[in-house]
Amino acid sequence: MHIHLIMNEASDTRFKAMLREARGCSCLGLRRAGRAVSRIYDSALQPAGLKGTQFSLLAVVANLSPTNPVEVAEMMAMDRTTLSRNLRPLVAAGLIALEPGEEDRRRRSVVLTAKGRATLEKAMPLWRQAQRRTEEAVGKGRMGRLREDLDRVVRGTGGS
Amino acid sequence: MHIHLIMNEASDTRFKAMLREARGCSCLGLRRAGRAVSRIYDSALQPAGLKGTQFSLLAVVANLSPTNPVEVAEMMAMDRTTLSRNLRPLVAAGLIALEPGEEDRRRRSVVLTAKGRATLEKAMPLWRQAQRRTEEAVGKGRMGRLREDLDRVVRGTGGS
DNA sequence: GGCAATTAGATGCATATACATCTAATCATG
DNA sequence: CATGATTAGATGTATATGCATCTAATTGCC
Repeated sequence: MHIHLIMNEASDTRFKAMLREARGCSCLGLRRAGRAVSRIYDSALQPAGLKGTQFSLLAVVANLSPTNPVEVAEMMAMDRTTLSRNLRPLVAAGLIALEPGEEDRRRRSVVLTAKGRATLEKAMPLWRQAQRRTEEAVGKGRMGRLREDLDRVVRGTGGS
Repeated sequence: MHIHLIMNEASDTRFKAMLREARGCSCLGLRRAGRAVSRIYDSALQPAGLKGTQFSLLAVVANLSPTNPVEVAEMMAMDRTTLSRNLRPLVAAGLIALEPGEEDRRRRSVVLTAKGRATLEKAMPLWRQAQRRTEEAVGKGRMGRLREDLDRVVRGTGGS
């Protein structure tokens, strides 16, 4: 019994050390910060009817338009099946058009509509506000460095 | 018509500058890196039957146990309604137990079960593997700095 | 003590995320 | 040129995420 107790205490000490180690989880760090910041963007972009991810998705499509889902998914480091569903509300809202592919009939054409462009232009000042608030929260200088590190993470992990 | 064309070109130039600006979106940077890294952790933790977020949630509960949902949600920078649902699969799997609160009957008690502790211990080597892979992808030195910046984001934005 | 304000939790709803899997189209190779 | 392998997209399933809202419990204030 005495030995059993000692063993439990030793086991507990190891377990607690383990939990301390787990606190440094990179995945948690990224997800947690992502949640906190996403709330800022979602809230700021609400008058434009967009969530943060939708704004970025729209901007990426605008950059590449006309393009195809695979290219967009790569740019977003997003699974192609996730993109498939994330396009839905934007297509339903008429901001993006999906057309059958011409050359390769597997690849659909993804294009920004006039309404999509107008929405982006309307959303831009709201986005700038969220961007500024985030920058101020983390510290002006640090945000640029953080952004570089984040991009390095995506490149280093192979993106998708 | 000539003037109209010129105006469109000027408008396009502004629009393109706008899109360039939007590429620096902090929200996109965080979400994109979060997606890429989450895939690594989800895949590595699969033999333990956990996703990355579930591992962290379990570890946070283990750290605080016995605790309550509000405390856990704050630690995760997660909305309390999101936590409510994220606890479900862990409770269903018997890793976490939810009991009615004693002192304040609004606050439920969240405790790590023996099975939950065993699962955490089993998952730990898998988690270390994912953590190591991520560190190598971004560069050893940079990961510590990145993690500090991410925590500063959470603190600076008020967490939840 | 009694009632308004607050807090904790759950749920309806909509979107976000990815894996496994299915179909259609294209490619590669014999 | 025929056929097996690959690629693109969609869908089933499960989890993740947060807002609006509802109920129950507690707190604050008179």
